Amino acid sequence: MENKKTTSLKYQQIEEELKQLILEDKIKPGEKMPSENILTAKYGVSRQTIRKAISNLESEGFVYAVQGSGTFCSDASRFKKESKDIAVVMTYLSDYIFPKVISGIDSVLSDNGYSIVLKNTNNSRTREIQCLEDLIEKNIDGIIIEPSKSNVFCKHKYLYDKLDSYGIPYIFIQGAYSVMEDKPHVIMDDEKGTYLLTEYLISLGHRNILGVFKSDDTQGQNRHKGYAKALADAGIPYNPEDVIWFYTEDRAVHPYTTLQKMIKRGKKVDAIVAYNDQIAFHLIKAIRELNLKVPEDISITGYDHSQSTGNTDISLTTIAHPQQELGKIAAETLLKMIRNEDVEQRIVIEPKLIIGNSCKRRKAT
Amino acid sequence: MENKKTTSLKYQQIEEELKQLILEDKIKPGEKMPSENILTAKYGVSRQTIRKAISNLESEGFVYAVQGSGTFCSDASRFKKESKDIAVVMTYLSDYIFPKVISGIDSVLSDNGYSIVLKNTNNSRTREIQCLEDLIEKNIDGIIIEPSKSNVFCKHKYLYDKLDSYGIPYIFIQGAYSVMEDKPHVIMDDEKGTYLLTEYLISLGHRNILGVFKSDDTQGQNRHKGYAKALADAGIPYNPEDVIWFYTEDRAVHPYTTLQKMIKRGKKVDAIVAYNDQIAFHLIKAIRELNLKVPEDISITGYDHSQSTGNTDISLTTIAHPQQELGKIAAETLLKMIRNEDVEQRIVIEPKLIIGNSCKRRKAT
DNA sequence: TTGTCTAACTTGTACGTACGAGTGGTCAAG
DNA sequence: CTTGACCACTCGTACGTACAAGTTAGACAA
Repeated sequence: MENKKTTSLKYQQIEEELKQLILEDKIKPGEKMPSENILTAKYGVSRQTIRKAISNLESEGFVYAVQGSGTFCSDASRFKKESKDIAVVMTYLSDYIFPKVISGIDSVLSDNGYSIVLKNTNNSRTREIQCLEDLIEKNIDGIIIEPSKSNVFCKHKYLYDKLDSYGIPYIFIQGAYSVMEDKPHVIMDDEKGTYLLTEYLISLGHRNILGVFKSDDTQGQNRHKGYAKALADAGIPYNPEDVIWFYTEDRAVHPYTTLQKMIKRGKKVDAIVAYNDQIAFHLIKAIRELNLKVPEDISITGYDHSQSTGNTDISLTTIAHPQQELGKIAAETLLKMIRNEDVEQRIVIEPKLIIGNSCKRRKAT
Repeated sequence: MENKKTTSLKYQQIEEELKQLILEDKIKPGEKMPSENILTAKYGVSRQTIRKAISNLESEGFVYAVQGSGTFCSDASRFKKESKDIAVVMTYLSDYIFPKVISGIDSVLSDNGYSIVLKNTNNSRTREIQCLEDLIEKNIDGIIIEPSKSNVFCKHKYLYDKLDSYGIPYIFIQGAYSVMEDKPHVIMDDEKGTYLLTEYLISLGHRNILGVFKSDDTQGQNRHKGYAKALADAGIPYNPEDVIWFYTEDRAVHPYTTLQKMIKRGKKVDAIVAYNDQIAFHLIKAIRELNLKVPEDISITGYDHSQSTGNTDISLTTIAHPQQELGKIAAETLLKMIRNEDVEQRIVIEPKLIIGNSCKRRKAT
């Protein structure tokens, strides 16, 4: 709110200058600041003006004064007193992956005396920016963030730079912006996951394998890569028309109707590699509506091993997504960062194939 | 930290005196404080001393100064600056009801610029007390709380009294402690819900209707009441041995094995009124394991309309639990309380029967 | 009646001075 | 070597003055 004014009040100028010295580490934590008299001489202002500047810095927590001894730069980690709050920014507060991830995060954080500040971006960039601006205003000890539309170029790196300069650690989960791959992130090897699934389908004798992927996050891109690579390795030609791409916004409709159209047009479909379990279940409904059977007519695979309680007749062949584990790892890593310990930049969780009854062997063609 | 010293510095004395005026309501919120010059004359000190005193009061939030106009007493409710944080205390961060409730809460709160501080009690009293103590320390504008084991007597009312005295509004969801039924709460008419379900089963010709309920929350008690009342109204004798009671801790095992034992012992079971959808699905598995069919052999009802994505063969007859709505209503009511508007103490959401394919008509006996 | 201007009053910034209070080092006395 | 007086230096309190910046109400002219 101060930046609209260009008024350069003396005490504000001095305050800013001293703050810069600290932020640029010219004056190190614990080190003594120049005395009031020295500053008075240096800046050619009265001692009262210096005191006003220092008093502001003190109330902001940058320095502390000891009568008779001097004014000192605050300890590194004590610039802002810790709030014991950690923000968790998620793309959706749905009943899909979110509950397990948050419960994993919670189990670690609450054991360590932290509270969770929950934020929801609805997978929208605008809202992610809002969230971050909001969090920068607050007193937060760290952030666990699931990037929104991680495959779209990140135009708001400046906000993350701001977090860096404020010394607020953050860690990405599920994906990471390409411009910030050097920042800590916990992800799954999505490419390997769909590779395993596709390979499995091929081993069952399937050849006409459809892929259904989300186009606006890195997970979708990587899962597509794994699918294509498995086909290539098996010598099956990759056909772009065998892939249905959908966006976050049309996920409930587009895959469903497109698949039905393709089948109605007579396209031969042996098996489907779906983006995730949720989509797979949608597609199963679409298939059954056309009086085809899963897995007898069409095999299908999911991703995430979401294993909804209600699913009593089909257990998907899918990839175990240890969501709770992912939450725990992210939280533990963030705590290490808060304690200034070294952490791995890139933590990859290995995918594990879970075989259910949603796929069936075909006779060799 | 100042009180150890008895030194009566002039600016501290003046500060205290002015603070007393405000606390004793001699100077009312919004009212203008005496001007610096007047105070200078009154106390016989320099203007700088007065300014120091007022500056401290300002940073403590008691007053605010407007250049050119004067210094004013802060509005009553603004003594503690608002944090724009609202705590949500839930019993479980599971993928069951929690996601929809939190998403309803989030939709209202984030539109109004609030952040959610998420807390999890694991339905344990100890942890609920911890959470509340933690939140009292923090600067929170309000609390939405799902009481843990709401049917067990509340021994920690003193914490809620503390919240009252701090002026932190709170609202209960899903249940309310009996000693605090005068506090705002948003609940479902659970009794009516199971009444509707049981009545429906009776209308289908069922007579041997089992009930499976949770014993340590008010929801379980009320759902049991509705079940018993519907039987009574239909002239069917209530038999305590037809009810399986379980605790939070053994919910995954006890109902499952007990039902199987009862059936194996030859007990006649036409239909089951389950505590909720989750339990219902467990029981369906238990029934199918004994090579019985749902709904042909045994009809079953749920509660909550959780409608897991994965459930493709059975759609439960259940009670619509507008969880998202409940979250929204709770959040909106809490915001009203924060704005000091009047609210209803008891908001009851009417249950709605959802008919699926988990129940089938029996021939009259 | 309406609009403008000014004077009086408010708080904000900035200068100067003085002394009190606490810290840490020097140095001579014990 | 230890002790204690002393002193130079630090920040804290308190006084005084001056002017800048913003607000408000009343005087005054159109």
